[in-house]
Amino acid sequence: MKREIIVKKRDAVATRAAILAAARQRFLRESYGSVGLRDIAGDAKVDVALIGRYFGGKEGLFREVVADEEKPKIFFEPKSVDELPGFLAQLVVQDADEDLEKRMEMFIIMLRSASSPQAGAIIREFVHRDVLGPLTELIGGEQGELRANMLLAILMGVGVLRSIMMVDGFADEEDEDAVIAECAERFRALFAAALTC
Amino acid sequence: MKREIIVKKRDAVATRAAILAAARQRFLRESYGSVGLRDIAGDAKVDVALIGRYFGGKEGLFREVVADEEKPKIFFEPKSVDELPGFLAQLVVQDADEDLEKRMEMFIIMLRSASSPQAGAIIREFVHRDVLGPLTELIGGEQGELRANMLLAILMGVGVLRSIMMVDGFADEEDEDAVIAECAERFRALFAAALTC
DNA sequence: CGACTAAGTCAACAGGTGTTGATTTATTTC
DNA sequence: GAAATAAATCAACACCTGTTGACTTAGTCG
Repeated sequence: MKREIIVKKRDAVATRAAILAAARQRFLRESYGSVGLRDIAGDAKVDVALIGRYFGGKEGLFREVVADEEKPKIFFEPKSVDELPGFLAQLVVQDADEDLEKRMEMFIIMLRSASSPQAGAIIREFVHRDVLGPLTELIGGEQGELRANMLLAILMGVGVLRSIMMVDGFADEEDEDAVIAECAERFRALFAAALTC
Repeated sequence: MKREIIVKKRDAVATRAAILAAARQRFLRESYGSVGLRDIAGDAKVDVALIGRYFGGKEGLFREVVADEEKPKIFFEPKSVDELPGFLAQLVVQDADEDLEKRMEMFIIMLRSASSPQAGAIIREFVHRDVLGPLTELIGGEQGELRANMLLAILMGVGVLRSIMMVDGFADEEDEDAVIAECAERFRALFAAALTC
């Protein structure tokens, strides 16, 4: 007489994944210092001690959140400089598809926790190695680094305004497709401008 | 036989100012949550309890740091849209004069603590009322709000990259004046581009 | 000088933090 | 079914946080 409902089977990889997912959602909305391990454990319906067991500690958990398995291929989809403005504009626009939305979330997570000493080190390492480096290489040329910085600055600035400062002026009407498309086009132009200095 | 050295005279306004200055420096380098009142008190060479006495608590202290007396006139110096790109470019460039540097610091402070629940509310209020509002009004027109957001996004993005993510690609050589001037010119062009969509 | 007030100090609180070890429970393996 | 192993729990640990009240000292004024 087994009860198959409610009872949670013991599955290491499942609970590990649950913790990771809960942590991701928390770090998406608050900063590293503000998020407590007990909050995460509560969301994941799991005992706090398991976090230490599975991730070694808070820092290890955060590192794993940032080092999402599908992270490396996030920003390098565009293979040529010409595709870059359009791609970044898509990334920025609010109502993008789910996949792009998830990529933008990575930026938000980094932005929120970049000022906490421990998390900051992890984030800086990631930004330099996996974002800025490849981007600079893709753009190339003597001004490649400066231009890559400009692009990333716009990207991050939009992220800050929209998700952290709660500024909603990028799609101020109801989500009419026409408005969004126009907004995207303007951002495309802005990114293109940054690339041609 | 008075000793004039070492002995600290009791001066309420002086110690208040010392606490405020120490807090400003701390909040400039770490997030609201990371900064401890005991750290601030230590820097100011003052007992922790005085913070509660003079500012009511941590939140009150932070509010006073953000609401610096010379804050309101920070971002509205340009009287016409034409001056805007040049002014913002100056603000962004690393080696600006001391006054401009201080204005940029305000952005950094806000950026670092925007994700802490309590500090976030204070910051959002300030951004909407004292920065975005006047900026939108100055730009004017139907696209005023979107353009103001774009400008602010670039400004904040640069702040994030340079002071929080520790990216130094904006003035990558030694601080040659020529390089800085060129960098400033490029940013001026970028801001101008954002204004003309 | 002596009283009064403002400024600064001290110590402790109640609550929350991440972390650790021992313990219990469930699942698998022989 | 019994033994072994992995998974999850519990309780407590030091430590640090912001805050508060009682206390002591310095400066001022009559």
